Amino acid sequence: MTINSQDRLPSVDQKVNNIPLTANSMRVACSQCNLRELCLAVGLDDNDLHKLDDLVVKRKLKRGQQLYRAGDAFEAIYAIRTGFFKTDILTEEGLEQVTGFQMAGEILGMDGISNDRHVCNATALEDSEVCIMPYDELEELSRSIKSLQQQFHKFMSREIVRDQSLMILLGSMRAEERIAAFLLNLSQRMRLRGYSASEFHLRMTREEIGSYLGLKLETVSRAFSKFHDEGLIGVQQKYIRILNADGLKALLNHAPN
Amino acid sequence: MTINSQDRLPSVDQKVNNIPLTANSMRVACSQCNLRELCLAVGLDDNDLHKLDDLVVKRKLKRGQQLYRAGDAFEAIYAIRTGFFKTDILTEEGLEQVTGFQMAGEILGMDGISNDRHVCNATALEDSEVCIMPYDELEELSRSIKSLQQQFHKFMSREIVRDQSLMILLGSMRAEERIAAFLLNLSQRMRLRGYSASEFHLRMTREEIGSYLGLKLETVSRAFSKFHDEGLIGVQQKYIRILNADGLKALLNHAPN
DNA sequence: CGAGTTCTTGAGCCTTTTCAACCCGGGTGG
DNA sequence: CCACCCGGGTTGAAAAGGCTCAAGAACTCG
Repeated sequence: MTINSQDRLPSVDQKVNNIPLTANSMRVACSQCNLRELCLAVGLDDNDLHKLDDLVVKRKLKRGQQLYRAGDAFEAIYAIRTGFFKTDILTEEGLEQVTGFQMAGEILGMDGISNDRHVCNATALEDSEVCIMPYDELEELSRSIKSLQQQFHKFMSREIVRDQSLMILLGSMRAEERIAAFLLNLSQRMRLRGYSASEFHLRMTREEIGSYLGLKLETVSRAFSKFHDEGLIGVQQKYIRILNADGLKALLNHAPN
Repeated sequence: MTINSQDRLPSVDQKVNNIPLTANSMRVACSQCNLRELCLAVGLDDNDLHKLDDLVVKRKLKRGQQLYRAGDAFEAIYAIRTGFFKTDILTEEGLEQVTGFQMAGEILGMDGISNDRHVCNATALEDSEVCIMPYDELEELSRSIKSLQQQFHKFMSREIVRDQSLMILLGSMRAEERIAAFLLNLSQRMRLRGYSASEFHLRMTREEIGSYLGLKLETVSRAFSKFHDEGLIGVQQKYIRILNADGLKALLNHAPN
C-alpha cells in the first residue's frame, strides 16, 4: 500500500526521458516522483519541474543517522522521499526536546534559514531517503518560477501554523487529550499518504512521544494503556490500531472540565 | 526614549524627497523609517527601498482593535511601526490561547500564507500603527529584489524558530522558569529597540501572559509576587522593573531537579 | 464616584511527575 | 542453546506542582 500512485496525476511521464535517471544514481526526477503532489513541486508545469530536477540530489540515511545537527551551517533544505524523521533540540541543561516528527513529502531544515545555521537536529527514525535542495539555488529558481516561490512560502507558512497548533496542544490540553490528538494527527497523515489510517507502527519511543508532547514517558504509557482498556485503540508495543477514532476525537472536544 | 534614531543609520535621507510624504497621510516611506534596520527593509539599497515604499500603506489602530481575525481572507502582511500586539487563536472549546506578543519592527500575518486565510486574530494591545504590505505585490517585488526575498525568508524562518523555542518552554519548563524566561525575553526585545531593558510596562494582562505560557493567571501572579519577594523584580501592577537579571537567568539554567 | 476589571492571596484538590520495581523481547557471548 | 543483559515498556504508590474556587483589594474608566 503505497502513496497515491500515478494514475491520479497528470501524465508527464512520457516527456521525462531527457533526464538520464540511471546515469547517476544520486540524481532524482521530481517529475517522476509520486510525492510531487505533496512536495514543493505542486503546481509546477513540466518545464519548470525539469528545472527543479536539475538542482535536486538524493541521499539515503540509515536508521539513527543524522541529516543535520544543531549548529551545522545551513546549506540546503530537504524533502523526505521515504522514511521517518524526528527533529529535536538540546536545551541548555542537556535535555533533548523533540520538536517534530516528519514523514514522506514533508520538508526539513527551514529553521536554518534565519541564521544560516541549523537550530535543531534531524534524525532518521527508520531507513530513509531525502531530496537535497541546495538553498541558494532554490532561492534563485524561486525568483524565476512564480509557482515555486508561492509553494515554498506556503510550506514555510504551514510550518508556522503547525508549530502554533502544537503550542496550543502544549499550552491547553491535558495529558490524555494530547495523546489522543497525537494519534489522530499521525493517523491522518498516514491516510494522506495512502497508508492505512487505522493501523501503523510507531517509529519513535514512548520517551520521544513524551518529549514531543511535554509529558513523561510513564504518562504516555499510562494513557496508551487506558485507551486500550477503553477499547479506543489496540496497543502492542509500537504497533497501534485505532479502533474508535470518534471516541478519541470526543476526548478532544470535551472541555478539560 | 525612542528607537535608535537615525544617527546609527546610513544617510539615505537626502535623496528621499521624490516621495511626497505629506501629500497622502497614509503613504509611508520605508526609506525614512527608523525601524528599517529591524524590518523587512534590512539591507535594501535606496533604489529598492523606494520600490518597497510604493507598495506600503499605513494604518492606525486603537487599543483593542483587531488588525485581522481568524478566518479573514489573507491579503497582506503587516509590519508594526509602533505599538504592541497579541495574536491568539480560539480553540474549539472556545478558550482563547495567546500565541504571541509582537512589538515594533516585527511582522504579523505570515500564518495566513498557507491557506489564504488567517488562522489567528491579531489585536492591538495599545494604540498602534502598522505598515500594510499587500502580499501579492510583495511576492512579486521579492522576485525581482534578491535581498528582499532573502529578508522575507529570514523573517518567516525566524518565526518558525521563535515558535519552536516557545514549544520548548511549554514542553519542558516549570511555571517559574517560564515566567522568568518571558520577562527576560521581553526585556531583551525592549533593549533591541532602544528602550530600557530594566523597566517597562506590560501591555497585557496576567491572564494573557498565562495563556501564552500555558499557565493560569493565578500562577503568573504568584510567580510575580515570589520574584518580588526575592528581590528579583519590582512589580506594581503592570509596571515591571528587572532588579536582578542574573538571578532570573539562574532560574533558567538550573535543571528543574 | 461607582461599576467593572484586573490582580493578589489562601486552601484544598487533582493531574502529572517521581521513584521504584518488574516485565518483555532481542541480541550476545559463554 | 541457554543464560544473561539491556533498552524499552508497564505499573504502582507517594510527592509535588499547578489548578480550582473563593474572597477581597486595587486599579481603570466612563
